Amino acid sequence: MARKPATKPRKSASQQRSRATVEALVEATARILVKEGFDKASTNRIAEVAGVSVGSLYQYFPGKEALVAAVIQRHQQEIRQAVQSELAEILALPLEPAVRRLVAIAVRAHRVDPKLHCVLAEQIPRIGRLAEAARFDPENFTLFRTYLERHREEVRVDDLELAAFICVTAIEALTHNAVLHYSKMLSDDRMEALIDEGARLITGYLKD
Amino acid sequence: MARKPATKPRKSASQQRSRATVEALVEATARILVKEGFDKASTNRIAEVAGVSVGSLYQYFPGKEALVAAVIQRHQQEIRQAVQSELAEILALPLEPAVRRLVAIAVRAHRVDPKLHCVLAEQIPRIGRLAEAARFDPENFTLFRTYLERHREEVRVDDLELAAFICVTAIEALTHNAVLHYSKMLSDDRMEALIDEGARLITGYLKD
DNA sequence: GCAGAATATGAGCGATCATTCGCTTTCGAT
DNA sequence: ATCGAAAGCGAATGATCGCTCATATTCTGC
Repeated sequence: MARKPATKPRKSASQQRSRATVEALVEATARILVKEGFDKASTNRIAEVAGVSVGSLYQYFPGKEALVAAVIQRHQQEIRQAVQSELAEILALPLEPAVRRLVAIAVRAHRVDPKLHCVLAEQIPRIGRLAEAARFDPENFTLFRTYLERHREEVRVDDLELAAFICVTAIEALTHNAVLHYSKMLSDDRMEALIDEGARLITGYLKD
Repeated sequence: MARKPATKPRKSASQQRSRATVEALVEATARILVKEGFDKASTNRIAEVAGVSVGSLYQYFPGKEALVAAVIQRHQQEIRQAVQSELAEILALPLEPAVRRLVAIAVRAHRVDPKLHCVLAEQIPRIGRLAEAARFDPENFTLFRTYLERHREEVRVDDLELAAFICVTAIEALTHNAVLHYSKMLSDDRMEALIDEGARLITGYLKD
């Protein structure tokens, strides 16, 4: 039975010393990903930067993929923590303020750790085990779909599925591009303008 | 003086035999990229698939990057050929038909060789020499910007730069996502619906 | 303070990669 | 038919990678 390389920790750390080792490894992986890119993140290099031996690395992670997966999970959790509190109340809001808040949230999510987000979004191979781990969309898509269903009356579209696809794709791309490739936009009032225009794009499409 | 790995052919082929070799190498690179991904595209493997020795490969290409760059160039040229004839007349069209044609063109561009386009967009490392080569946006952005300037009167936006950024980003992301991740959308009338909705998204934003 | 479990080490193995170079084959002009 | 140039070849080199394992160190419960 051919065993594929797993993505989960090989064993869990019980002492505080080993927990520190694990933390150092994940942190080192993130630092290398941001500063030198995915290719340069070899297990040897990660261990070196973490100030730990390769052997120790393999005690807790079955391979490079698992390290990267851990970084992705940590990043996603940071984003969720910075965002999740607002989601519930948005569902009850009318269209325009809801959309504006959603766009603002998307921008904020992208600003948690922009460089890391960039690497995760653009350099992580989209094949193999990491393909799904690096993809956030489903969550956002479902959320937006739910909102549209609950506010079906206020909205001027037939195909909610298609509409959700269009809105989520547009918002995601807008914030992603803005944060990652035009980060000058983000300082001061330029960001406000971006949020305004993004919100106008979506509301204009939904209520016409 | 440290020489960085170039992206240009080492020497140009003069006989037809060698031109066939070069063609076979580029074709093999594209095939491997599509079927097995960027990682598996090693120089040895490319030469093998092309039915050519590694030595010959290095006669015409200084390295792997140059091969991939050649594939990108070829793909971009194919897209341009399938599209460029229409661009001139669009500039003279009024807003709604112009936007609709632009969206339709974007979809068509993404359908020239979807799988290759997917690999080029999502698997090619965004660092190093290939970063810029794989990016089409500037061209589209400039084109759209030009259109907005000429039709400044018909449009309800102040910041043309920002508006162009938003429109191009949205269209690009929409077609990209649709073609690459929901290709079922593309058959039959679903694609028409996508084009309609995409056009409505943009025109709704521009004229409100 | 002691035993055993947990943790850490790093040289080294085998695989793979990009790249080179001495050599052979083929082409084109005479 | 001949010869120099162009094209092609592929074993070999050295670098790098992921990963293992025999060994050494540290911690924890008693």
